[in-house]
Amino acid sequence: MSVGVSIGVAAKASGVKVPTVRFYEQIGLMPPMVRTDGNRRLYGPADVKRLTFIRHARELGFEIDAIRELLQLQDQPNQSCAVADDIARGRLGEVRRRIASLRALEAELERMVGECSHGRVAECRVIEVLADHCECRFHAHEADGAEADGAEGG
Amino acid sequence: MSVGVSIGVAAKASGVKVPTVRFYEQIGLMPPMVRTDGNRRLYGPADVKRLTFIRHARELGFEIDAIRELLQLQDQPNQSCAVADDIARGRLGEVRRRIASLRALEAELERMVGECSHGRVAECRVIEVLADHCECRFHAHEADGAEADGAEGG
DNA sequence: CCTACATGCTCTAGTCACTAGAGGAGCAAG
DNA sequence: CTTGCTCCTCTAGTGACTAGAGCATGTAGG
Repeated sequence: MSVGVSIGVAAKASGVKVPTVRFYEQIGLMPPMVRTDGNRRLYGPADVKRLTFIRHARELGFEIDAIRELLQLQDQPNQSCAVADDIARGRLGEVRRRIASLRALEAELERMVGECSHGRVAECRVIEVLADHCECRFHAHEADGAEADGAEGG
Repeated sequence: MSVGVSIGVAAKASGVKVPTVRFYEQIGLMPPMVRTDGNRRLYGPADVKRLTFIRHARELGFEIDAIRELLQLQDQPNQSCAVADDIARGRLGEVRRRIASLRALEAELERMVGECSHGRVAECRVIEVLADHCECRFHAHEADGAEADGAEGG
């Protein structure tokens, strides 16, 4: 009977890094793990699945709190999934906004790179375009809400 | 003769928030500002333009260090712009990777929302899709390099 | 001139989601 | 028994801000 695997194996299986797995336990996204005699965490298949769930959710752009909600839904499956659906819908809207911004951004960078004649900076549009507001065709920030400002997340 | 404007005015004109303007000075992205008798920062048109430049670059997804390089290029315009071009090119590649990931993500979320029948969580694919690797059609993380893993960045 | 009140200043600490490193313990192979 | 890997806890650092305390300054109205 398999009692469980080590954190390293669970990490590899789920695609989450070892320190991040511990971090998830620390912030309560993963439950406190069963330990061996030697104080090492043991992960069962359900735990690995949960980690995989978290990784996917993160890759899909869900924030930790949203994932927490989803996990709570999963832990008590007799609730309506309206909440989960709402979260997914909200995420979908944000993803679409981000794609739109990035497309404008892509066009801008293409233009910048295309127009750069590899001469001196004085004639290089890479600088000019970013310095001069009126030349910038990327105005997503004016259309976007506050939420989408960090294409980077910060 | 206009000696300059206050930080609030410069912030409004450039679209950068006041604390962020001070932060940029603190990390050396903006030079130490001239002060009034009452120790308040004074911003000239060139400073506002620089702030605008920084904001645009940030919105385009440039990291602070990349912006620092670009600003150094701008400060000494007799250099080749090959470096700036490289930065823009690298950014363009990353933007395209991000767009690809987000498109896959969009499709996944559309499917998730579309298949959710608003019943109980047990039948809700929003949970299942994220928990079960083999059902997930979003495998951008396997194709992407290490750089793109954080669709979110930091 | 006096009073509000907005705006400015510095400094510290908090945010998010990790990531890195110190310093030590456990464990399997040779 | 030693080597070398993985694991443990704990603290501190990252990036790019953001928030708040506590005080100074500037301005408009009365």
